[in-house]
Amino acid sequence: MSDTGFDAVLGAMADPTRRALLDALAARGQASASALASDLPVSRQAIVKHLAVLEEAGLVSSARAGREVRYTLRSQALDATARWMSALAGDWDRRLDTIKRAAENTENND
Amino acid sequence: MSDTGFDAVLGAMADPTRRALLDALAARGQASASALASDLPVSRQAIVKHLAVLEEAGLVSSARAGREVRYTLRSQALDATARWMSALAGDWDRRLDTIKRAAENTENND
DNA sequence: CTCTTGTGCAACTCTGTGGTTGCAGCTGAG
DNA sequence: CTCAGCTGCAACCACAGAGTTGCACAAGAG
Repeated sequence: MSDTGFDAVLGAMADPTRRALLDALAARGQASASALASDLPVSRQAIVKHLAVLEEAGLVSSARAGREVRYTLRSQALDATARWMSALAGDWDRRLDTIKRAAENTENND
Repeated sequence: MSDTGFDAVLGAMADPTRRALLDALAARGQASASALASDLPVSRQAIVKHLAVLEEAGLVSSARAGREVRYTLRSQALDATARWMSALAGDWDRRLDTIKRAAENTENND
């Protein structure tokens, strides 16, 4: 229940460079690893690795275009994770509320 | 804009042990580090470190109760991050749409 | 055909950090 | 007062992964 790929998204989003990469990709809309490498202060190889992680998490998708590989953002995984987090937050509230009531009851009923 | 503590939340949530810890805390509603240590297969010290990270991210709060420290879940930071992610997903969609239209225009207008 | 450019693979370094153990210091319980 | 339990600090180990460099290969441009 707590693992339909959300952990992959979380792990991917946790890295600053990766978020910057997503930003750069959002700005370009579509770009190759080499192009993105010129936006960030890291080597092309590092970019490639990050893109692999992001693709694994479903945050980007790749498509070969001639001799280069174009990467595109995929919002669905991000959106799904957002919903999951929101639901989790709600769950916490619910549980805490339940426990708080129980505590008050015990306190009163003892 | 992309950094009001969201990165801290992301970083905190990215760790499996930390998520398990949050789960355990959700189940208990409130617990000390020692108590939580009995729920997870790691030492108390590891728990303490994780709790520190979680507190730094605003996901839990601590309160001294006599000789022990009680930790409680804080849903707001999680919820805020969820909203941020959702907004980001929307932003991606918007940008991609814009770029796609531009591309079609160029294609048509050339 | 040749040159250029982008990709893919592999080996390697090094910092961050998750995890451990040990010990000292408080503080409530008896 | 004394004991037990929980916290806090510090040193230390080990692995993951972020980043690099180097080279070989594929494919459009001239």
